[in-house]
Amino acid sequence: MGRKKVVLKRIEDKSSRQVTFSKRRNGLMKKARELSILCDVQVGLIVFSSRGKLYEFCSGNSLAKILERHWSRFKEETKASSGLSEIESYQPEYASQQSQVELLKLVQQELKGPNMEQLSVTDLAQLEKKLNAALMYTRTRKTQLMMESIISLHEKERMLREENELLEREIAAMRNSEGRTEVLIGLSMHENSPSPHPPQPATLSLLP
Amino acid sequence: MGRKKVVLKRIEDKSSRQVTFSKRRNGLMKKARELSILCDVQVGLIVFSSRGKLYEFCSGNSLAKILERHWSRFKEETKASSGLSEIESYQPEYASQQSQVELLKLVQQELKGPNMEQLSVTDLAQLEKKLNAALMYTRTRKTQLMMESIISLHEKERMLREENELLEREIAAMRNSEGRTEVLIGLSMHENSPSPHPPQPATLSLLP
DNA sequence: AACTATTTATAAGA
DNA sequence: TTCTTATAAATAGTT
Repeated sequence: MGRKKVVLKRIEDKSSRQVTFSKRRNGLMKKARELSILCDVQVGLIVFSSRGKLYEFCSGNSLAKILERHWSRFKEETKASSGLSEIESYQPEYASQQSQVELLKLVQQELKGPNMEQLSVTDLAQLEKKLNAALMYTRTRKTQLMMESIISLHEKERMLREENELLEREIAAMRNSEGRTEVLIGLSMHENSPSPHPPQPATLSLLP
Repeated sequence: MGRKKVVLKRIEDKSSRQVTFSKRRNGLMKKARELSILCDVQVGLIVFSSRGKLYEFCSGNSLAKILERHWSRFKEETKASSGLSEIESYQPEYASQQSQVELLKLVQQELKGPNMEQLSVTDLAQLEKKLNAALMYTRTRKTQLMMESIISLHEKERMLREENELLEREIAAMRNSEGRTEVLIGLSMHENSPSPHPPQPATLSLLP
């Protein structure tokens, strides 16, 4: 959409690449927003400029929610597939079919076995594999739980800020009506409540 | 861009919403891809249909990578806002003196070396050691930063609750004095504010 | 940052 | 769904 047809290739000129980036980024964000509104779906969009600056769009309240859903579908995502194609090819392989509990039992059994000392290299290799699986699972779960914590805390923070603002507005309104009716009673505990919350940069989320 | 100008509002007709969703989703993906290629940036896009189906686009290797960057940025923001100086003093022994960057460079060098194939067992053992150190460091740091996040969020939450309570008391006081002087003006936006926050159990703990 | 000539996306219709 | 087409939107190159 422009004076010339565009060829899908990295724009080499730095300056015009920057300009195009700015324009198209805005366009993309707008379209993401439109999609989410028009079609009533959740959309999350993240863009990293080459200089590391972050831009994001997210429908609804939080990217966290979207990513949570993403997670719940692919809990076991790992970087195991280092060179995968653009479209997804998830393979949650490392946790095999065993539940955490089963895994732990198994591991404990093996470790408590009376003959730990006499295991062959092959046996040990297998044990190593299992322990690795357990470790991986545990780590993943740990990270996941921490992330959930963080997400829910962010959400809490948001709600508290909202409520706070509401209360402040209420107070302002009360003061105002007092003023107009010239009553002017009231215990004001602190006269100064301008904008106690600087515009919080939309913080965020997400894990490996 | 069509026969009529579109109004930014949820399309009520289910059928045409579905059609629009399909079309616009494709368009959005295309544009995301174009942006990432033309401007050489990382783009991650996730769309959840109302029926829970997932669509995603991701430039480069994997969404995980983008989210990792996202996450690390978030960590930095948090770190900056909570102004912790202790971070640097936390020097895990196993990372020796090398900074993370140096460590990465080193590792990359080793991996990209022309003679990766011909390394001796001893060399590989050393490499393994280094990689393990890097891995350990990275993990520890990740957990540490997440914990810091969580702690600072708890703190934020506490302060917000305090402020909130104060405001509520103030409102109560104002209402009270109004009552006594029989003025009773005031916009009360929500009559019900008993104890909106049950004593939150302090969640969470611990690393690495 | 604005301005247009064009290209591109897409709403409605088939 | 898929295709067609008129039109709205986005944007490449220019100022």
